[in-house]
Amino acid sequence: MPELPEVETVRAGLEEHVVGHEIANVIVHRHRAIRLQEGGERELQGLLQGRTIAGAHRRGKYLWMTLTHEGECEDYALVVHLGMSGQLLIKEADPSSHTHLRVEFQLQSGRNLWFVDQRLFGYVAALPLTPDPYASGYIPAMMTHIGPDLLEEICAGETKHRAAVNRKIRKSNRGIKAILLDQEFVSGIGNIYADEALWRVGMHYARPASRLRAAQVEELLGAATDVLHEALEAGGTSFDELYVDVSGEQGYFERSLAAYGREGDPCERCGRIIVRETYQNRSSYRCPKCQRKPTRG
DNA sequence: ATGCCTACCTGGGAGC
DNA sequence: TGCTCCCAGGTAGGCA
Repeated sequence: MPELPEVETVRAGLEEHVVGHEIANVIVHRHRAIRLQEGGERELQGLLQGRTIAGAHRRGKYLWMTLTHEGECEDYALVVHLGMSGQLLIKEADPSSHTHLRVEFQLQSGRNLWFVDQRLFGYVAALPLTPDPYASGYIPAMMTHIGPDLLEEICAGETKHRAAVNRKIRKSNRGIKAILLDQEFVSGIGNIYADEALWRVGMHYARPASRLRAAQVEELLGAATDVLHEALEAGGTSFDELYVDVSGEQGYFERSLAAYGREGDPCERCGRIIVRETYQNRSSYRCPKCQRKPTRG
């Protein structure tokens, strides 16, 4: 499942392989994949064809490519969300098809950029840009509610923003994992890295955020940052010249995960057996000893 | 406002 | 062999 590290790997691949290229043609194979484009395929084509991809950007799990037309910057961008099974693949000219090919961007250079997505939770769309509420520059207007991610400078160390996020978290009565997964607080964390971060600090997923001390929240955010960094380093080495690969499978099985998917395995820290439980309709993995259930009162 | 729940999707695997 | 059911989960939107 693409979380921040996987999406960042894709972004870097886009920067290397498609930035500077002009979009010649856009072919939509599955309408659902462009559902955010109100005017449909025609509108997407009209906004993209003849434009040059000028930059590849990311915040959390959201990707967007800025565009230029005859040297002028467009006030919209090509937004991509990979959902849970999305991939962007770079193919040389005249490739054979793919079962889950949803949108095809044919570049003037002869190269093709493919949006492939089995489960269709992902999407692509050309959407307006707006000033970034958190930093300089512009972001897609549809993602102004998304908080900066832990790898952004604004979140690093003892910034004002980091302190504000810490306070905001402790004002909520929700379970701490729900907050980690909520992209409005800090973006980029999904089910896998949330479980890993919680395991690292020995915290139960249902601990009410309002009952945590600032230092505990800080420790958790630090652990999450470490996990993201480590995964990025592990995943960032594995894509070749032609493919911007975000096969979640490949990625996360290679990574050393201490909690996620480890049901029945002994905890690396204490030896107790990792359990899988349902929390808010999602699987959560934890060590029953290191991550004790919160007590009432 | 806050927080929780469900729908959206598809294919792989288990169970029968 | 082939059917049915369950599961994965990011996010939007609906509801209490």
